[in-house]
Amino acid sequence: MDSLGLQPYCRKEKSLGVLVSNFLRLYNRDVGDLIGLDEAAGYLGVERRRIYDVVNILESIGLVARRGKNQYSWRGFGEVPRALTELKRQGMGEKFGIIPYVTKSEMVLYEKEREESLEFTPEDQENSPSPKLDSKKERSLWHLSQNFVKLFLCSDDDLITLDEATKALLHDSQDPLNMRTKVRRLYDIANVFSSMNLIEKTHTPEKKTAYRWLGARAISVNRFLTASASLCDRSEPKKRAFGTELTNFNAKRNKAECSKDRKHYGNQNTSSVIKEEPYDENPDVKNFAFGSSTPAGTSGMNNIGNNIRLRLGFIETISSLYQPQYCNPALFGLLAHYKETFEACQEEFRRK
DNA sequence: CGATCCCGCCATCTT
DNA sequence: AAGATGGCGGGATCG
Repeated sequence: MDSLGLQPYCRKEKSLGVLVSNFLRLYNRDVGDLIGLDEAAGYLGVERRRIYDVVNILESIGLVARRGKNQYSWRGFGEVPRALTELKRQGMGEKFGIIPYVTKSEMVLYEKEREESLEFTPEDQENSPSPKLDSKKERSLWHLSQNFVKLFLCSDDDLITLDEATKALLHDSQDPLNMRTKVRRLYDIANVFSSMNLIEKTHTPEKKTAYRWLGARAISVNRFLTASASLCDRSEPKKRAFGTELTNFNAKRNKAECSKDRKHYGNQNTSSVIKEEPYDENPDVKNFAFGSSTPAGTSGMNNIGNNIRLRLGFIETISSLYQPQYCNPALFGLLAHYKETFEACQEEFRRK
């Protein structure tokens, strides 16, 4: 039909980060809303496989929850602090300062299972279902993602290098091959969290790539007052608004040869347009600017306002994570400062 | 070039 | 068996 000239193919536009931004823009509405995998893939113009990546990572933070086959539900940002608290608790519980690879409950289960299996097979090799700790689950994106977050929540330093993170996500093995695989995953996860402004990519003085936890602290005041969008690194000319890009199916990455199959997932055969939407007022409220999307200026004050409000809400709830008995006075002072900032911003916003 | 990390093959788990 | 999930790493892009 329309001759969308083959876009040269820009890897950046296909990134998981952008996808997540769009995903959030699309689903950040009422808690409880269902999210169909095919539906999401269709709307976002990506393969189903990618949706799995997204929901698995978001689920690790409590943003969405699996409801059943092909179905997830939106739990909302209000759920995140709770999830983080739990992660922190878990992380602190095991090996103070060391990253936990297996949760306590998982360990108990494992022990129990092992005992049982021993009773039944006192002899020969262990050909039983799971000889090793169910390494499958242990390597899942969901699990890695949680451990990645624990790393930040349980560390005094909010700056973590790629190396540290990789080793942590990895059991400890230095196997370069295993390492390489793990780093790939780390990049995936980090990109997602970066686009959500949960973390930020930087470098150590020694130039090594590192990530900084933004959860509450580093989200500076300036960032609030100056419409995040404008000061986001790369000032991309056009980032297209959601909805304009539903079909970026073409312009693949130019594999060896292209002729062939094309498994169209969703898109047109998702005949039924989402589900009926009972709620439909004020579509703007759902349009916050996450990450690098959003062309500065377009929607004007509303987006900015909502963006600020959303971030402030996030920061406020996350602040509650820090209980006096768990954190040092200095950090508390900082949080108090943010509290003030929060109030100030709120006032400022109200005046608009 | 080394650092990133998209893409989709295909092993596994569910139905 | 068919469909749903999602590990994994080849190799294209980026800086």
